[in-house]
Amino acid sequence: MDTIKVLIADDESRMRKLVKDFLNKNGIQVVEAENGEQACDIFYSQKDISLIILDVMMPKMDGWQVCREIRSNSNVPIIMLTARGDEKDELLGFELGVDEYISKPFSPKILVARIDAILRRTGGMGDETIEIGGIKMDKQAHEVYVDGKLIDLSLKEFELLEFFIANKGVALSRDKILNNVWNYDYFGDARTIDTHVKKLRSKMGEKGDLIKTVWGMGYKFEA
Amino acid sequence: MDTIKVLIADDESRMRKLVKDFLNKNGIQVVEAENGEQACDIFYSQKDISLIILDVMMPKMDGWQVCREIRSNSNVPIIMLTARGDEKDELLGFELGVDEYISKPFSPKILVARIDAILRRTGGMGDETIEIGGIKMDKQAHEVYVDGKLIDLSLKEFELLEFFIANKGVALSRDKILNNVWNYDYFGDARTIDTHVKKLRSKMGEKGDLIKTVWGMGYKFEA
DNA sequence: TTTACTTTAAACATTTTATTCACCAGAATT
DNA sequence: AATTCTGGTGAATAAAATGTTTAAAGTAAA
Repeated sequence: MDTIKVLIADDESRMRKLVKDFLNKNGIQVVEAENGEQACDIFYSQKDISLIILDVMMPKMDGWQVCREIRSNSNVPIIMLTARGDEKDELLGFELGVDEYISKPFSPKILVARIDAILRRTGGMGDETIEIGGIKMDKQAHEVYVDGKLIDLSLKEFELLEFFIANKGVALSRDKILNNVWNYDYFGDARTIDTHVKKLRSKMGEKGDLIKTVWGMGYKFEA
Repeated sequence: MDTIKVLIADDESRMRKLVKDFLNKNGIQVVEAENGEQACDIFYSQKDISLIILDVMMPKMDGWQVCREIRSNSNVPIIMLTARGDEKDELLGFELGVDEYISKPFSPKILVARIDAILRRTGGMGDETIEIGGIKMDKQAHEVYVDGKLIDLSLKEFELLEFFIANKGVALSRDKILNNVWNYDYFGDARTIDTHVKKLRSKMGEKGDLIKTVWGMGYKFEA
């Protein structure tokens, strides 16, 4: 994970500063918007926003409007900030594709934890290029190079490798892999993973060894 | 916080689905059981359940029975779902070690909030790195280092050492070890443990001495 | 529809791990 | 000291998990 850029949209400058300072401390870059319209502008002009934090109550466009607008063009993760205890709002939010919901007042620690969780589960920050241990993965082009040579991967193989790389050094159970790479409602054979791992390994040539078997557990990517 | 896995036990599939869908949206993995017996089975066979949600009314074993059974072997957080307003039940529940009590009907939001709160206060799900007496155990990577040197452990050996370390300074009977490291339905020879202890000790080299024999009793890990 | 490809599943081979057992050594008991 | 337990050990066996191959089922493109 490289630098992450987060857009915070809130009309209260105090709140923006609070969030910004804390995120900065955690190595996260922050861009500010003081109303909904500005938030949209910034998001569309800067192409590398990894995540958006939206206050519900804002001038010009409120959080819901911004959310709807951006969702029609992008799947960027969105966190909504709201006053405590409005459940019907929350349901509306999930329908609109809000990823997380944090009610004010919140602790900055929670915010960072949620951001981390979201970025991890949405596979990092989307469109970027990662290079690790001789493996270069260009997510935009959907291409993978091993030692500079392009290899041809199927979709599942690509996603699997992507998940491995995102969790490098972590032993992953088959269940965990299924739940993250496959849809959560997939109830097929976990051994299917083995087949994909085998093909991935062979397509990766020597570098296939980077995918280790963790006996009785699952697999692990190690560079 | 890594991925959290929650077990939901309820005989109504509608209820299970409701909870599952909502938790999934919040990045929480869900495993379902449709009666008490199955809940126990799943909990003991899957070793990484972070929290259990039990309906009181279930076929085979009701929520109280499941709670009692699991509490005799584990401190996993338990949330009990019950019909509104039965106070005497609630008292019983806390005696049995129930962590939270939610009466139906409840809002999904409440459920997630309670889960978050419980996991936060019980210190999450223990995916961490522990270092003690020259033994470093990285649970994420599933690796163990002795005096800085990586040693290769089998799954059982790893789990056994994990249990020893978690109970450092406590003399553990073979029965207790079996009940915690092995599946609850294991009825084999308790001497099996001796074999694993032997291999563990030898793989740990000098540091094998940290696993003491408590004569007529069992074993004890002491740093 | 045909074709090419991907994904999944099933069957079998191989490897690794878990368990049992027999035997020995040392501790506790008499 | 003799006897009886209890734990240590190493080899044999059983069980479990993974690797590999092949084929069927599913998809998307031509």
